[in-house]
Amino acid sequence: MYAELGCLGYCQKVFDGIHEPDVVCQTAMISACAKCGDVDLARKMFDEMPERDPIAWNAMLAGYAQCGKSREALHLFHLMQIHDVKLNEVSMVSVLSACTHLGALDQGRWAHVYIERNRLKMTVTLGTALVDMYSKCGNMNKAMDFFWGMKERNVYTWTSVIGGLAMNGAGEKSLELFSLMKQAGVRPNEVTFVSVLRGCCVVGLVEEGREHFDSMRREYGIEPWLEHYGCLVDLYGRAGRLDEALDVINKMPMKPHAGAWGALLNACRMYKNTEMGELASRKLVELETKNHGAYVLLSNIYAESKNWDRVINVRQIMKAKGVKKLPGCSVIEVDREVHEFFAGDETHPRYNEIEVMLGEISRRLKLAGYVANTNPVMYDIEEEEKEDTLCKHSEKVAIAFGLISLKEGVPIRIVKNLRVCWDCHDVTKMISKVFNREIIVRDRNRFHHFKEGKCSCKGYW
DNA sequence: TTAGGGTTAG
Repeated sequence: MYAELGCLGYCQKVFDGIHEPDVVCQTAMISACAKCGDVDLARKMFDEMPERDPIAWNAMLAGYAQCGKSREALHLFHLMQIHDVKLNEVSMVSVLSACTHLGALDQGRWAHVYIERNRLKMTVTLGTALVDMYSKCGNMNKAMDFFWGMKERNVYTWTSVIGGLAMNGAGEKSLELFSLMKQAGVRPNEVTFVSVLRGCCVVGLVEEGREHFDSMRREYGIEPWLEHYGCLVDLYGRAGRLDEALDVINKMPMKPHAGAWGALLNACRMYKNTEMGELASRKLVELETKNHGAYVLLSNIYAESKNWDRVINVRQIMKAKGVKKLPGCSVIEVDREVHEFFAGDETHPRYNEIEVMLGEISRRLKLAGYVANTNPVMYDIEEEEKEDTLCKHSEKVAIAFGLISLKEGVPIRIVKNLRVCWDCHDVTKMISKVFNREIIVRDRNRFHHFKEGKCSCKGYW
């Protein structure tokens, strides 16, 4: 109970009061540590246990999965197999959740086979974890097939597919599923509406989104959260209806959060509204002093209107305040092994071959008429250097690695921690054509399926 | 044990 309240101190006190803690107590303590976010302490206790039953292993596995330590979770899963620990459907939910976060489709598929081969009980929870894994690893068709094959679906299952379709750009389809869900008599909750609103957002269905938003309170008695208001701002903003977006913020019944101002700021960048952009950026910085997005987006707004003095000014402020950007990182799975690349990262053991491939890509793309899209973002370096910097974006390095290490015809799947930049988007489109390769990129927000020179996002950003 | 959340120069 204390663990759920996040009171590790109390847990520790209770635990220390026990003279000879047995496996059950120790396992409870491991779960408690993990729930409170101290997964290292959980592991230490786990390692110090004189004997471990399958429940203890599962507690540790779930601890890693819930803390977002996905690699560690998969590593522990392999250890469990080596130690011949009996795995059940609960273990597999944690394993699948780890695969989902990593975007590790091969390992997820393998887990699916394992579940079937060992005839583990297909609970709604496990089924939902499978649907979520397939959809977030970019195989929406498989997710849908499995979804329709399920005997029972709850609000989590429906919300997962609706959100998955939205992430994959299939907004209309996600709304169709939402009506089927209601027909099936499953009552949507707050999270379901977040997914529905995102579905409207990715295809620009403004009026329909507004209607769903209004129906929350009217038909279900659900009070919208900050997140729903954020989606609404995004919905109006991306459609270019900036005044209405600002109106949503001004009329929110609670204090607008960073998400709302951030959505507006992004819309201001898209539609080049410097004045409102300055307001949004100022508000954002008030809420989160070290928010890099606030500065970067504002600087991009100035850069696009070639207001270099202000660009320099924003960057100086960033420097003075010590605002740092999260490094871009792309992940690709080859032979069930996850490879991680950072921007300009040259540490991979096969980096020499990767560099040759990057050269080859550059040569073949130039032949096909590619010109680097360097202008708006980087103001203070030479053209050639700009191109070089863009060439080293983590997703490009990961794609190059995919090209040298995956068999011809196998789609290249990348998971990125940030949004894909415009240049990488253009380049990936061209690679998909020039190298005749399907490339699927999951960025922090959604999927881009590149094929024959086109992307499934159709320019929605 | 399962569903989401606004953005981004290196």
